[in-house]
Amino acid sequence: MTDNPTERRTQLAERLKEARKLAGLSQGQVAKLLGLHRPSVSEMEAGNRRVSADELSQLAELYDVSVAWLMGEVPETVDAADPRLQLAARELSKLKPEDLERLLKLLAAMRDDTSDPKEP
Amino acid sequence: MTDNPTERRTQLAERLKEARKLAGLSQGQVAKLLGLHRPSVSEMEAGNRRVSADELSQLAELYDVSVAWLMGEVPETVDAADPRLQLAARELSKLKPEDLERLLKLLAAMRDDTSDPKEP
DNA sequence: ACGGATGGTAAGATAATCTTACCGCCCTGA
DNA sequence: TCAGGGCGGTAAGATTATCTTACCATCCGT
Repeated sequence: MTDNPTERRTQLAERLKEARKLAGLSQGQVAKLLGLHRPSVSEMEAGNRRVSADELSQLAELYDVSVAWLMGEVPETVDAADPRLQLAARELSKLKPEDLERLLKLLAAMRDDTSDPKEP
Repeated sequence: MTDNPTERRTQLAERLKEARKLAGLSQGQVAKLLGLHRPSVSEMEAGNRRVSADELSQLAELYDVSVAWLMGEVPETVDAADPRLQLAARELSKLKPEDLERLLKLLAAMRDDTSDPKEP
């Protein structure tokens, strides 16, 4: 299972280390660039220290990788399975951002209203 | 500047709140599902508490959005990479066929109506 | 108005991180 | 050979953030 918390932290740690080396940086350089102390970087890569969202974002930028890759998120484009979804997504992509926002809110409302009575 | 640390935290906070509501969940439900206390969720959405990588990942999964969108990462491919599109598409898939039909017509109408004057 | 659900916030207890320091390893040059 | 420097891992007390419980206000549906 990939959503085990411990496994997740371990994978992030490994990828942080891998990405840093690929970027040709030392822990000390990273620490200085992010305004941290070197042990903090070391512990991040050992999986013994949490990585905050801010730090994650800065690290991804610094290492020139995506946050998604660091986290082991599957690339996952829109589900190719259902053709209706493809059609819908195509239509959605033509909308202006604000229209999309309104639509999303509408959808959420529809789902809440029309759900069957047994739903907790 | 989008990589200002304070702005980043604020944007994440806003998106967490937005995504949660779009997912139709209360702070209490989220807290229970993630094994947190409700105030923690509240502070996350207020930008007063850091969000760890683990939590970020779990929240993204729970809300059916990508981590990248939560963090405000610029979409690399403007294509189907927009998590809002994925979310919307997923929502659409829950609709009954006839409702989807009507919605698609509505989308087309929105697209035509709200276009700027130069549009043919 | 009541009861229940929701969300914001406070304060002390708790757990995490920070900071400094020391350690060993691997180079490289004197 | 061995001093010097860079690198990375780890320990321990100081510091800071988070947790936990609690109280409050607001909004609904009854």
